[in-house]
Amino acid sequence: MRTSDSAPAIVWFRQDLRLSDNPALCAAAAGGRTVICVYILDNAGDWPMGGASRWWLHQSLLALRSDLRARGGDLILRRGPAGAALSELAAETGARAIFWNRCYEPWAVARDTAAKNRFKAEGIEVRSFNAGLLFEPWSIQTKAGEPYKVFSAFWRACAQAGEPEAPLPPPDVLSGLGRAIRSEMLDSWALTPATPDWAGGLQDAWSPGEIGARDRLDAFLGEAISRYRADRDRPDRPHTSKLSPHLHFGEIGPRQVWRATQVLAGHTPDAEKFLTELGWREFSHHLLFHFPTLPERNLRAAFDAFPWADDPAGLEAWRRGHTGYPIVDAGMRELWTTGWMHNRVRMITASFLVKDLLLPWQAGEAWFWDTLVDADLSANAASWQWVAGSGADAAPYFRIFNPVLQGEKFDPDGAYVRRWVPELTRVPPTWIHKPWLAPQALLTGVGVRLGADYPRPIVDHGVARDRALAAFATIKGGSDPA
DNA sequence: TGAAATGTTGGGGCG
DNA sequence: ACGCCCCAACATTTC
Repeated sequence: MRTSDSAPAIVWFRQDLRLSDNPALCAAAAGGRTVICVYILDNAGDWPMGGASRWWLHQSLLALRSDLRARGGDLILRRGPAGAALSELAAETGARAIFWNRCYEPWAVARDTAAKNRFKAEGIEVRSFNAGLLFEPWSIQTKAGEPYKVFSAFWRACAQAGEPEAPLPPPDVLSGLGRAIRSEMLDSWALTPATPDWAGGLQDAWSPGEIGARDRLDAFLGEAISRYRADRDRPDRPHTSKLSPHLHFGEIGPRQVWRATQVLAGHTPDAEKFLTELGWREFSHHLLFHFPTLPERNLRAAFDAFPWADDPAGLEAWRRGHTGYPIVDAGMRELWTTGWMHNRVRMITASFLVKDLLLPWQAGEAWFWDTLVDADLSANAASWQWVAGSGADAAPYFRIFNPVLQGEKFDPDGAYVRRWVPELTRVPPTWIHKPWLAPQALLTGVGVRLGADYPRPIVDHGVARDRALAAFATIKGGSDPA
C-alpha cells in the first residue's frame, strides 16, 4: 500500500550503518513512506571519536550512502548538535516522524532522551528501536532486580530470556523526497588524516561498510571458526572473526551474527565459544548502561587509593611498541598500523601497562580509544577495568602476565612477533621472546644490536611483578569485597 | 581469560 | 638388599 500523501519520516543513523536488520529504517519505510536518511556529526559527550574511528566512519558513510542510493534513497549529512539539526531537517522537509536505533553510551542516552522529549512536545512522532544488542541492558537483571556484575551469571540469564529475535530483511525500495535536501560534503568533515597520512595500513587491512561486514562474517563462518576454540588465542593464526569494528559501527548487527552462526556453524563447541564472545559484548554494554562512570572511575572503589606510577617515558615506549618485550611491541605496532590488535595480545599489552609499568588503566584506555578502529566505549572501559582488577568480574590483581611466557605459549614460533617487529626477523624461536637472554654471538650473527636495533627491556619483569604486588598490598583489605 | 613458590611423589644412582 | 639423596614431574598453595 503506497501512502504517497503521508508526511516523510526521518531515519537518524548513528551506530547502525546498515540497511539489513535495521528496524528504524524498516519502520520508516513501511507502506512506501518517503524516507529521509541522515547522519549527524555530533561531538556531544566526553568521548569524541578517536582518529582510527573517524577514519572508519568516513569509509562507512561512503558505503552506506552508496547502498542507500542503490535502492532509491540517499544519505543526508549534517552537523550537530543533533536535536537542533533534526529539528531543522524536519522543518525543511515536512517530516512528521523521526526514527532511530538506540545507542547506550550515557551521554548518548541523555542526548536521545532530550531529543525525544523535544520532538514529542513539537508533535513529531519519535520511535526508537533495538538494532545493536541481543538483549536490552535493562531487560536482564538478577532476582533482586539488580544489574549483573558477574559474566557467567549474566550470560545464563540471557539464555533464560530466550532466543534473540530474528534479523529483519532490508527494505526493497526506498522512496526519497524527490527534491534536493541540503547535505554537507563528507570531505569537509576532515575525518581522514591529511598529513601525515597514517591510514595506509588501515586501508589495506579493512573493508568498512555493510558489504565488507557480511563478507567478513561469511569468510569467518566458512573456514576460520572451525578451529575457533583451540586457536582463537593464537595471534599468529587467523581464527578470530575480526568483526569488532563492523559491529561497533553497526554495519552488521549481533542478531545477524547470531543467526548466521547458528545456521552455518550449528551448535558446535566452536560456535558456542564464538557466541559467548558476543555475550561479553552484551555484558560490557550492560555494565556501562548501569554503571555510567565505568569509563572514568574504578568500579571497585578500593582501587581509588592505588599508588599508580607517573612514568611518561614508559607510557610513550608502550604506545610506540618500544618496551623491549617482543610480544608487547608486536601488539602495539599491529594496533598502530592496522587499528586492531589480537585479543590475546590486548590482554598481554594491557597487563604490561597496568602491572609492569604500574600506569593507570585510563592511560591505556585513552590510547586504545584513539587508535582502535573498533573503539567502543563499553568494551574498552569494561575490558581495561577487567585487566586492572578494578572492574566487574575482573581478573584478580595478582594475576600478572609474564610477557615472555605468554609469547612462548601463544606465539610459539615467533611468527607474530616477526611480522610486526622486523628488527627481530632472524632471531630463532628459542630467543624470539627474550632476545636479551640470547648469547651475544647469536645476536651478532642475526644482526641485532640490543639497545640500538631493538631496545633492552624497559623494566625487569620479575622486579616489576614484585613492585606491582607490593602496590596492590597497600589497597588490599579496603572496603570492597574481594 | 596466570605465574611463582611450595609441597609431594617416585624412579634411579649410589654407597 | 636396603636406605639415602637427588631431582624431575606433577600437584597444591600463594600472590
